[in-house]
Amino acid sequence: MLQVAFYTIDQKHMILKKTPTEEKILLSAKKVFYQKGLKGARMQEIADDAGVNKAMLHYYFRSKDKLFDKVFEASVQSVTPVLMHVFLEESDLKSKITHLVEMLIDLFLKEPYLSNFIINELSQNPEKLFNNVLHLEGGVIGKIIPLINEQLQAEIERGNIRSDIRSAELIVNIMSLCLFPIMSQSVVQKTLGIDDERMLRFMNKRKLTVTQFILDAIEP
Amino acid sequence: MLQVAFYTIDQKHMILKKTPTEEKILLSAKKVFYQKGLKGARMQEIADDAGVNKAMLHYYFRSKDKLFDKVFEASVQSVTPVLMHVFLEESDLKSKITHLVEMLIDLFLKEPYLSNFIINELSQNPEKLFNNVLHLEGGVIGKIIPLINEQLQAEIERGNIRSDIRSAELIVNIMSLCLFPIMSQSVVQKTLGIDDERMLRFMNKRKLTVTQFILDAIEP
DNA sequence: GTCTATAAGGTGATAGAC
DNA sequence: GTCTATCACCTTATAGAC
Repeated sequence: MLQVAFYTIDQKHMILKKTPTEEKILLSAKKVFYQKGLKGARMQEIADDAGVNKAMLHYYFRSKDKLFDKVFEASVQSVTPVLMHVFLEESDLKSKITHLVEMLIDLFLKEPYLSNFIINELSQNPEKLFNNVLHLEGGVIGKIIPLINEQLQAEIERGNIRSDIRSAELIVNIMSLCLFPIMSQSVVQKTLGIDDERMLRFMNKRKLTVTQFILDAIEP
Repeated sequence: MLQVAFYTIDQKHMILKKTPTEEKILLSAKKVFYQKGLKGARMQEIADDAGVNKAMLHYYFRSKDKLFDKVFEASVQSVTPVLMHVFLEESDLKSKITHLVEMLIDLFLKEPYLSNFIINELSQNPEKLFNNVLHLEGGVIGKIIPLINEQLQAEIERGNIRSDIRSAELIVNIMSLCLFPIMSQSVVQKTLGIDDERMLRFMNKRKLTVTQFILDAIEP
């Protein structure tokens, strides 16, 4: 329900609409760009995967760069609503943390290449952060950290959380613990010497252990 | 001192030796490959950066792939000795954690693209993990986790550490907290809206706060 | 909208003179 | 060892028939 799919708006009926071909191309483009990046991806490979002619890619999206941008925008928009939802929900800080960890691990476990894709692209084009992320949701995203900070200070005053915890740092730590293991999944998996199934269990178990790890770290 | 540089062994004198041109190429190749990856990098750009003719790259390294492999090997070898050194030192677990966090943040802060580079490359070619990492140091690396596990169990029995902490998970968490913020540095920096200098301070301060965060999380 | 054929430009790699 | 010139190939993109 919070998922945002690829779409174009039909000017006449204002209905979400897209041709099957366009949809197939976008799904294949996502698959290939996620794994190989902008430079590594081949238009031919995307066309083959979608089962359409290569010329169709240019007919619908003009150029490789524009197709990539569409995929990138959609990837960002598949994440931000989830984050917003958790950060803005009415609940105490510890519930938010629990919820956020679950959401992050669930979301990025479904799309293992997503975090790498976004981080790599934003590293090479940092200006995209403004166009695609920080301006989203009416700029509300930039106000999340002050908001969390406020809630954190209140909890500190109540004595529920250590006084030396900083909101920016806490958020960075939560993101780190949830995303890094997924970004480096192949490395972790081979280093631990476990198969796909055990790796999935390891990651799913982390929804609990990471939450516990964080709560233990911030409690007085 | 733990740094491992690019080198070739002079057969006659068994001395580390390399021509200035070769060295310049490798340094420039490192710079360009780190930032743009294998597919994004251009041989011409590497040559320009090194101030040598493009043909020289092929004279010394035959192909782009072989040049890339040299850079990748060197990148891995700039990390593993540091990790080994910390993991194998004779000290209690908490000292090791403190030391490891400092080392990781210092090392990867000096080379901000290094972690992204290694993770991305290993994600696309997981078999390189065996050739370049797990086989290193006589395969000792695979024995680190059991070794840490042993030390962890001893500390748990002494009541110094929570009984539900697992060694694999602890190592993954430490790596996450140290590396992810550096991998996503541009995103974090722009989201927090701070300049380069404050970002550097933020990261350096993390050497203390991350250590504290981890120790608080694992204490009973 | 979909296809084939082809243009246009760039990239890794090599031959050969110095 | 170093340079220039050039090849062979690949990739994006487009023109034009259907």
